[in-house]
Amino acid sequence: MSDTIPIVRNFTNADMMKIPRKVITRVLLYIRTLEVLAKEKRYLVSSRQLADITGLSDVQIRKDISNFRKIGKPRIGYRTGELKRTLQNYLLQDRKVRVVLFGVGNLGSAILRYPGFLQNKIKVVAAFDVSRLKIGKKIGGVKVYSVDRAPEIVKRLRGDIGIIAVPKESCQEVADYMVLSGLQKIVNFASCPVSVPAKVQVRNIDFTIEFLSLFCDSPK
Amino acid sequence: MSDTIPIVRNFTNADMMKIPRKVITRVLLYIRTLEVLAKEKRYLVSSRQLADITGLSDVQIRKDISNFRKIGKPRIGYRTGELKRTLQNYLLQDRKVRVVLFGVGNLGSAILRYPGFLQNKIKVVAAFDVSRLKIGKKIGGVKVYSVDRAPEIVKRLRGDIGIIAVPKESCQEVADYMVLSGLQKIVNFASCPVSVPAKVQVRNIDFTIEFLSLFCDSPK
DNA sequence: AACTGTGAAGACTTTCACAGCA
DNA sequence: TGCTGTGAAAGTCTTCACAGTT
Repeated sequence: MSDTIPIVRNFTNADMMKIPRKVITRVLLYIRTLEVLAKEKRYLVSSRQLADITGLSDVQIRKDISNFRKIGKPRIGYRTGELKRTLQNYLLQDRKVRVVLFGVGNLGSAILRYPGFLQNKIKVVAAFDVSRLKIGKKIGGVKVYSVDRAPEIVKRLRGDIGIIAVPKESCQEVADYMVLSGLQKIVNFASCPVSVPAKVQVRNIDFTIEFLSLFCDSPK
Repeated sequence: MSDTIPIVRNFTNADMMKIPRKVITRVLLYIRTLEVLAKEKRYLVSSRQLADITGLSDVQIRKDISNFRKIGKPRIGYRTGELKRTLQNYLLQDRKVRVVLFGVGNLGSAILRYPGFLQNKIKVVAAFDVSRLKIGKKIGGVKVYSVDRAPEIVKRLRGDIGIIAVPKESCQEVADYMVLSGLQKIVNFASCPVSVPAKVQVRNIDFTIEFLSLFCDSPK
């Protein structure tokens, strides 16, 4: 019993003071880093060490962590396993995130085969395409359906997030299918903005913009 | 002559007041959007209309644009072509960005075939891998070299940005090769932080974190 | 009336400085 | 020559309110 980590239950994101997206993103990075440390059998870590690995500042890391619970030990640091479990519990409550993919082209196939998901919290539960050649196939263990079956299948499989990985010409059409399917969160890899009802959150990832913004950003 | 757009020359990013990365990213989105509008033969656009398409606020758009030059017409808006050329000229000075790719797996191949680059400012000039099966091949018109030739080839082809698209087990090794090759800007798609000298800028894109942060982010 | 451009206010984020302790 | 947690200060980014233009 003495080793058990207390798990906080009856507690959802909605209950707690809204945590900014920026903080969430950093905390997920801490979890990633803690996984690596655990694999290296490092059981203690200080905010300074996390800072060195992630490139952030140690104070910021302590502030971020203290959003959740105060579990650091002065003079010692954090226990990696305990810290990882605590952060994960607050953000994810051991839920799996169920993703549905629209568009099984080059990028879509790469996402289906993406190894980072396997051991993690993300599961692609269905893929959709318009091509006869792809419908019915399984790629990376995920079945490909005709896109017009999306509303039925997404609801049945309880998809949380939809991914747009189609050419920009059809991305608005696909976004409309997603809204129809009841998806409230969309990651859009097409290089084109989509318009959706206000309640639907969209995260755009445009490789062109990512590369160019790094290129244009002169340091300091 | 009356139609000519004055081009500001003798002017580089380094000369002007540093423009924050956030602004750069938004301005690139405006350029993207203006391209679409131009294709639809819409020659005038107001900040309000850009706001509706991009989901940003109209004031922010006007502020961003006024970082560069004051070219809006009260009561009318902006001329799409002129605005696009102005923004592009300030950010890119019609340079092409020369990208080198490390890792020709699923994601790497998808990047080599990414259609968004073709008509744009980005050119992948070389790819590297360790696999005998891939070295010497051409994918998406880009030649694949053995990774140990990177320092020589990156310098010869004057690569601006390096992309890490290898499994996380080898990402630090690849990052070291990149530094050795003189690359100062890195986009890292591996789900693992890399450590590099301070002068090297790294932009991490971890699909797992992108998806989870959207999932955990409860709106408003 | 319909738009741009902007100083100032407000909101948000990071860093500083230090109390207190496995 | 440790380390966490935190109130306050500093810094950054966004929005407000409105002057100016056609």
